[in-house]
Amino acid sequence: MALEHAILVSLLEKPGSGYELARRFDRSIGYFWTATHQQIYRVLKRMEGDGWVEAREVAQQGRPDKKHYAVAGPGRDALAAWLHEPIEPESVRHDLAVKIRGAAFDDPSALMRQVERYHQLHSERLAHYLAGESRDFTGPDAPAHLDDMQELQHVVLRGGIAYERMTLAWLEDVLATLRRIQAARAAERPGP
Amino acid sequence: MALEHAILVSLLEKPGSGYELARRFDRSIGYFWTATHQQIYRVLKRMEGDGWVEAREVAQQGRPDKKHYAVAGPGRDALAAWLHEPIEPESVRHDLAVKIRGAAFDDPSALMRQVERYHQLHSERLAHYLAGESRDFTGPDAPAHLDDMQELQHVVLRGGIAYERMTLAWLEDVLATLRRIQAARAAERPGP
DNA sequence: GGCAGCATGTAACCCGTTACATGATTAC
DNA sequence: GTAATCATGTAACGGGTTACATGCTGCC
Repeated sequence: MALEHAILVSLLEKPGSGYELARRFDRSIGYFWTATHQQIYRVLKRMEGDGWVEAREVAQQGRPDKKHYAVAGPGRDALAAWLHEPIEPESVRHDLAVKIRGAAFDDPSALMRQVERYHQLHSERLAHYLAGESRDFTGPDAPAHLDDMQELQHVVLRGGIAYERMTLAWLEDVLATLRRIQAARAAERPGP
Repeated sequence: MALEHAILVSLLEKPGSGYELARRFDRSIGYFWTATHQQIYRVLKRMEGDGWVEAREVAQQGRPDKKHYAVAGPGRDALAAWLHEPIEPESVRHDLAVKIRGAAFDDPSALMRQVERYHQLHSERLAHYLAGESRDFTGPDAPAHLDDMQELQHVVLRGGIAYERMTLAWLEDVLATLRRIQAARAAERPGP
């Protein structure tokens, strides 16, 4: 229920078209808020109707026209009001945890392969985050002084990095546990 | 789209009524999968129609009758099939990250109070997890030998503990960052 | 000739959330 | 008496997901 607010933040950081927003939701913002272009267009239209954003049609050569959106006064107010609301504990849906507990009632080896693949995906994501951190915030090509916006983007990215590191360590714990269970079952099966 | 599977796992761990399931989704399973009683009753009815679970009416004295559910063969098969499917990267929705980046366009002090409260909530959750771990798995009253089901429950709980510790450390980082920004703004406002 | 990228949309479906409803017992 | 717990549901709404649709440009 905060796609509107995610869009407001993104448009405040940098105004742009629905298409551009959709691409950002595949990248930077997408790391902590996913949305498809269908959702974005739908919500953007409603936000325009509510006066939260203002659209300006931009003709382009060699490309279709686009609508360039920027946040309007009421949108800024709505964002401020939302920022002052209490942060609710998020409702989690963690497939993997369900699968792990489900492994007690199935052969663990299939799950182990999935966990290994998942570990690989998260290593890649961590590498991607670290590359982004170096490029934008800490590396030699990063700006010497960061403004507030960049400082806050950086602390969010640090959260993503901490999350990936924690996840990788836990996945190794999970794999070791599954391996132990598998070995114990194998030892029981053929007799002593 | 895996509430069915979460219910299957929970019923395999221990059969019970819809009401009992709803209560588990407030506690142990609820730490990684939330569901309300309305959802559970709706899905349970569908699962019964599909032959995944079997219900047995139980008359009780002094309490309303209840339907006692247990997983049937097709349900076990459905769970096994799901466990063999690849683990998809989860689609995240992290309000707090959006709010933090939004703080660049607002006074950070209101958000700081929210983050402090949020930190408090997570400390409590961590304490709760640690108490549960001691009670069920590592403490003097825990069973000396854990079966597969308990081992897997434990590794999932360790994941929750790692997540809370990581979150607490990050929230402190967030607070420090917001404080720095606030101080810098205050220093600019009244002049040198 | 075909595929990827730019750009915007409609329609249908399912799931999750919220509100409402009932009725009995036990504890304060 | 009144609040909490046990126990099961219906109904309405809104948001997210998936599929479908269009059309032009630039590259291999």
